[in-house]
Amino acid sequence: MKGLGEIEQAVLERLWLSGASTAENCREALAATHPMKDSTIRTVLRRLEEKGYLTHEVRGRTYVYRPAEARLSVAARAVKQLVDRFCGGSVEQLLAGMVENEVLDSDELERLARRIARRKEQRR
Amino acid sequence: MKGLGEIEQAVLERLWLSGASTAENCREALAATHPMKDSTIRTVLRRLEEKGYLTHEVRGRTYVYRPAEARLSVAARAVKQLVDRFCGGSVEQLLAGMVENEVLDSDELERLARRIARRKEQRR
DNA sequence: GTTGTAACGTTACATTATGTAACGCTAAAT
DNA sequence: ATTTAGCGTTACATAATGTAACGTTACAAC
Repeated sequence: MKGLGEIEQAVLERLWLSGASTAENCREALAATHPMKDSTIRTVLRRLEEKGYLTHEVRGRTYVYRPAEARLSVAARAVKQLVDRFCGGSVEQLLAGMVENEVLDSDELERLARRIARRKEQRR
Repeated sequence: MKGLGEIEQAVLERLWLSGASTAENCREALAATHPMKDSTIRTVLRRLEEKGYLTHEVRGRTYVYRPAEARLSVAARAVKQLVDRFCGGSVEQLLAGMVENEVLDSDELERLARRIARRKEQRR
């Protein structure tokens, strides 16, 4: 999936936070940083739905939007794309690059890896 | 930095592979998959340079382009953006998400982390 | 049942990014 | 003097994105 614009990004994030919102609800929440007319937020929501990021259910006569996919799931997919494009498909290269460029400390990485692995084991 | 188009991507990757190329050189290399006129590849190269992805040096009367930044460095920066936008700045969340969504196996992650850490130690 | 209004879609327009390329200029080679 | 390689300028088409005016429909209140 393609990249999102700034507003789209903001709306999606808002939905991830609140879990579900009506159009008007979104509009108010973003009014401080991104003032929009009623029809604007609607268009954005509809487009996000077309792109597969949102779903809506009808309640009464209003639409309630919610994320179609979890935040981390979208992130994971995006990273995969990065890995394929820039790292020849090798996650190791990416991680190494992150350490190299000081986005991540190598000790920290080890610690995280262990914690994640353990957490996974315990879940049985 | 923003996202790149398909052609831009291809050109940049080509440069990462060959290290350095003239415009004509690029054009020929990509001819199979992306046939372009002479002036097209030039425009793409110039734009990539404007965006900071490339540099050029003048040799004789021809420009030799080369990547301004290493492949993995760009990747690392991109991941950082992802982490900030989708994971509240937490790399751990991203990694966990990758495991959760089966982009990466947790055992594999641990192995990679160790290898990277070791490799770093040895380099002294 | 007429009027107001909340909630939605349709349509439209401006801006920007991207791909594509014709042209024209300049210096080197013939 | 003529050609040509190599480059920038300019231009145009398409798509994505932000923005919003309008029109429509159904319910609510009078």
